[in-house]
Amino acid sequence: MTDFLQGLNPPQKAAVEATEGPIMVIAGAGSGKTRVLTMRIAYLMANKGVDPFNILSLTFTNKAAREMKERIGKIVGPSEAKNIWMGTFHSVFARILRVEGHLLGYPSNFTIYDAEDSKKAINNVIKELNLDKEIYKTGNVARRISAFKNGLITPREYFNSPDLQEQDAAARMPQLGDVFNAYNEKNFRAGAMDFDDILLQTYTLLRNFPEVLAKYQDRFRYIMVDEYQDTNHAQYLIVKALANRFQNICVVGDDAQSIYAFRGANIQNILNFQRDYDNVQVYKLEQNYRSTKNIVGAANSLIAKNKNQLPKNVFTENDGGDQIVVHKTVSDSDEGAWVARTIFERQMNEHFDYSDFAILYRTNAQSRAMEDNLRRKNIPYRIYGGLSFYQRKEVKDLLAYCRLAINPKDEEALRRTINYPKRGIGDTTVERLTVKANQENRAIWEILENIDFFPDLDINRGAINKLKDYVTKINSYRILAENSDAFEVVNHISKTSGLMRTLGEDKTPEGVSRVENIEELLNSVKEFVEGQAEIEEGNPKLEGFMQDVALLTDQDKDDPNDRNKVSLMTIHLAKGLEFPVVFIVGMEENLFPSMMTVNSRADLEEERRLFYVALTRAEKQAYLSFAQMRYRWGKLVDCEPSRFLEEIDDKYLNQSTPEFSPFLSPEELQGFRQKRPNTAAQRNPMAGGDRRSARPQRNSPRSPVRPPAGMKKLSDQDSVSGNFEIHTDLDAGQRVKHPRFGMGEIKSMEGSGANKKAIIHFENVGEKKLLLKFAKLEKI
DNA sequence: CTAGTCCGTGTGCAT
DNA sequence: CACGGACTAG
Repeated sequence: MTDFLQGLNPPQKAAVEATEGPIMVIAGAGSGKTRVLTMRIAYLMANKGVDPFNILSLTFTNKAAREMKERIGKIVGPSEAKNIWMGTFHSVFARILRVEGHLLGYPSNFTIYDAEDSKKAINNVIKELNLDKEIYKTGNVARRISAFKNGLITPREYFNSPDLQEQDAAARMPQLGDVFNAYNEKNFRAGAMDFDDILLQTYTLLRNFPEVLAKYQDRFRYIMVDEYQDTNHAQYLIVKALANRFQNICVVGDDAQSIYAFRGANIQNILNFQRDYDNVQVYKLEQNYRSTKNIVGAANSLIAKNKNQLPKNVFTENDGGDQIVVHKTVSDSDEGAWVARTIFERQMNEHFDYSDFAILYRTNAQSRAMEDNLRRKNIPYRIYGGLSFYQRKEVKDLLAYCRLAINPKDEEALRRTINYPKRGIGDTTVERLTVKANQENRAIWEILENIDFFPDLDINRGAINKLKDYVTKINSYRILAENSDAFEVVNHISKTSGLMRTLGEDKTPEGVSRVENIEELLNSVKEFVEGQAEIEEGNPKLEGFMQDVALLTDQDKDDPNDRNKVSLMTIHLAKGLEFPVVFIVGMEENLFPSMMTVNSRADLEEERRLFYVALTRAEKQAYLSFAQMRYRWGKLVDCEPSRFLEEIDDKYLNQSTPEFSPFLSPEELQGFRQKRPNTAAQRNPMAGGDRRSARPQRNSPRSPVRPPAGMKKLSDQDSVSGNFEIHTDLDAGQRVKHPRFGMGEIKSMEGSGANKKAIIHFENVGEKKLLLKFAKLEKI
């Protein structure tokens, strides 16, 4: 029964067959990691007779879990595969909390707040505590609270930590602890958990209730964690606790692809795994099956710039492939046009499908220029992420009613719906209810239900009646939800809440699309109900549908209409995916690497890993592009090429951009010459070292892209301008220093004027031909 | 209490 | 630019 293991290479096979004890699999990009995980689970079941109920497999997305189950099902049978505990940390532990959460005082129907709900709740707390919102900025406070929770710091620990309190006092937020505490209490009263609570409360549950811990330790005899490099402290401890009894824990990951530090992931978890567990067996998957030699080589040369990493040697036996194309454009829309044109041409001239292409970017805002141009060329595309379907206002509005039908104490859902569609319940009324709820230490809903018992509320009779109508309506939804299937309920709500009517009045294209979104939601509820009917103990009730709707993402919806489309997504979302042709756009300073990361080595290394992830998505061809100008914050700003372009070894690159001519017109040359004296600040005294302070000011064409020999004309649009030094006084024999290549000696000179090049022998990297216009040389 | 309008501020990735 | 919040007039 092991024939399914054929086709695995030796380390892959070894990792599959090592079933007992702590195991770490370091899996380079494209090294068949998912395959190993899948086979390992199948092997456990088919060869070791392990019961699927005893296997816990934590994946990074629900989609990955689904696909793995499908593949395992093909080997061991689908009904068996269904019983594996497999999913994201959040979905698996939310499921456990539904069962066990009562021990912590949570109802089984607790609501999961998404990021938007959390922010609004925090905002409300800041208002209720009368704090200055200019100082207590919602985003900052939310980030801080999230970091506490991911580090398992509760308000109690916070108030016991002078350090943390001092940090916040220094940030002029001495009451941050109060906000933190009030936010937690508010959510608890509302029967709500935010994303971070799912992990924090799971941890608390396992810590405080040894019998519960024992139960799950006994259940999860074999544990697998994918993307271990992206686990945070809470996840780390939960896994450790669960694995403690049997110690059959297998973590899979790649430290080079750790890109979620910003949400609390701790790369040390993977770096320290061998210290954390006894007798760890380590397997390294280093052969890349995905990409060409060029792409693998380029990615390796890039990631070598990072200091903090586990040693490994990713290689491939695939073809060399084409060089990575580096392309400069005038503007962001130009960049979009170029990408669209390139996709169109390659799709026409070669055998590519549209689904073979992906456009990856650092920020969601960049998708727009791409979309516009793809649409213009009638190229079908699909955008992932951004404002996901479930985050759209109209969808959330309808879901808010559904949430109340399940858990009417859900405060954010109540605030969303209490006066939308308009029913004459204004801010003042809600404000008074809030104050009363806080006084009584109750959810707003509980005040509403008993409104006659609070005559001191000072709400006029008209408003009271409207509130009562609202309560009646929600209660009727709740009763319906108990007795009918999800589709009936949601359909009824959409019609009777007034939502559909309100949306229908808007005849603009946006309004029409909102109605369509509601219809799409209804469709997916219908699908859910039908799907549940096929499952043995399926639950077609609204409760079942709402269970983890907050944890769903766009990726989890598989739309057959989305076949053969170009994929657009952020690099973060592209993790784990692969495409024959990948465009990485916006390769510019302050964009990629992001402006907020350039001041710390750790952040910059994470950006570099992010670029590494982006590059290694490509199977056959990667394109890198950057624009000279780009709209940001509604303004046109000048851009300069990303430092990352320089960090890839030249030999893997093809700087083909015709507009990107190094040659200057006489006028431009004159301009440069006149600015010559301004050099001291320009030249980098820390050559080769830490780049952060060495980053030239805007317009300084510290071009990473040395022009290939034989480049000819100067394009009119090429508006290189700036102030940097051209050494006109160099000659053979001169000792020079280059910021990247280090010390060297000029062997000979070539060309003249702006075209003047020096052939330099560098001590460390050998001979290079550098164009003086671009090379930042320092005479020694 | 609603609806209409102006202002200002930010946008970094996301379960 | 584009959204949310604040302000103002009915």
